[in-house]
Amino acid sequence: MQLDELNWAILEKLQKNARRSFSEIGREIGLSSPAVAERVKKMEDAGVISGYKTEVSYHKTGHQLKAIITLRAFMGRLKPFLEKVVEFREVVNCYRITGNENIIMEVVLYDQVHLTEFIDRLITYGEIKTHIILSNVIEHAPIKRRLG
Amino acid sequence: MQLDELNWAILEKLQKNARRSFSEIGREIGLSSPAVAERVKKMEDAGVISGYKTEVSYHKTGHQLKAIITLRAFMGRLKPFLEKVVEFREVVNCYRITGNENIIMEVVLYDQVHLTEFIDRLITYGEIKTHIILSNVIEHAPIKRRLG
DNA sequence: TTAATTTACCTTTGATTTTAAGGAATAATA
DNA sequence: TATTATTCCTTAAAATCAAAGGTAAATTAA
Repeated sequence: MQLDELNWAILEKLQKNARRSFSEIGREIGLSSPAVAERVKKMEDAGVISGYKTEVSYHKTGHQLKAIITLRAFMGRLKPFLEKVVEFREVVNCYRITGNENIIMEVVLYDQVHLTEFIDRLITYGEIKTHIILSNVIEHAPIKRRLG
Repeated sequence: MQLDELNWAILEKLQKNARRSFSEIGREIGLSSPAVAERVKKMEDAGVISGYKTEVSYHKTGHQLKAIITLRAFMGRLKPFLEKVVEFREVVNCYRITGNENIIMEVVLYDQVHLTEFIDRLITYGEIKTHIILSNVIEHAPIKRRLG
């Protein structure tokens, strides 16, 4: 579907705060709330908007560690991994990627004991590399419209 | 702050859909809507809930590529990078990490020309590695309570 | 132990928002 | 040109939210 200036304005506001009301957004961009609601509905139906998510601070839930883990799967072990990974409660993101590694994951862990235990579960599937996340430079920035 | 069963139930629902109404959530977990609102407010104030984000399909916005790029900064180039990266519209996530690389980024790009142009902007800061994302195995899964 | 305080939740109420319907103006299509 | 779609409006009903005041249970202090 085509995204005009108004749709981009709506997307920008909703990406920053998914709970903004349609009335408030409408007031800011010069539309009535039903008009905003209709546009949002269409973007949902078209798959432009794929969901609304609440960000939870892993640190405040008692998780001390967040890590990026890559996996280079052993011969014939990628498929078993893909079936199993959906059960891993620690994994918040998991992508298949090109390059030397097949998989990259973002995981949330209670402590180093937990990390160790999690790594032990992974090493049967392939060679892994672990990177502890030290800080967020940019967190969930909105997707932006092309300039010009 | 302490997260009891009810708070976890609220978090679980809001992580899946940030636009659920307090009334609906309340009905499902056996609380009134003001009670849910009060709990959510407290979790916001305590920083447990750090934001509400709308997920936009990069593919539907005309972006053909999503990639993971790591950066191993040259001597004295990390700080300049950290100051500059916030201006890069392509970057949706950026973390400082331990290990051989200093930075890992998630970027959204229009096409391979765009990717090339973006890499050219990065290589002044350090050595980079690019991994194209082929598919999502797990996308923004909720943070879960410890079992037991 | 009792008294005071805090906490969590309730109900009620008024303001706001959402949702649905019907209609007008504009743009696109036949 | 006539028809059809699209976009947005207004209106009104239904739902939700936000604020206030009150209750009961748990916690803390005396």
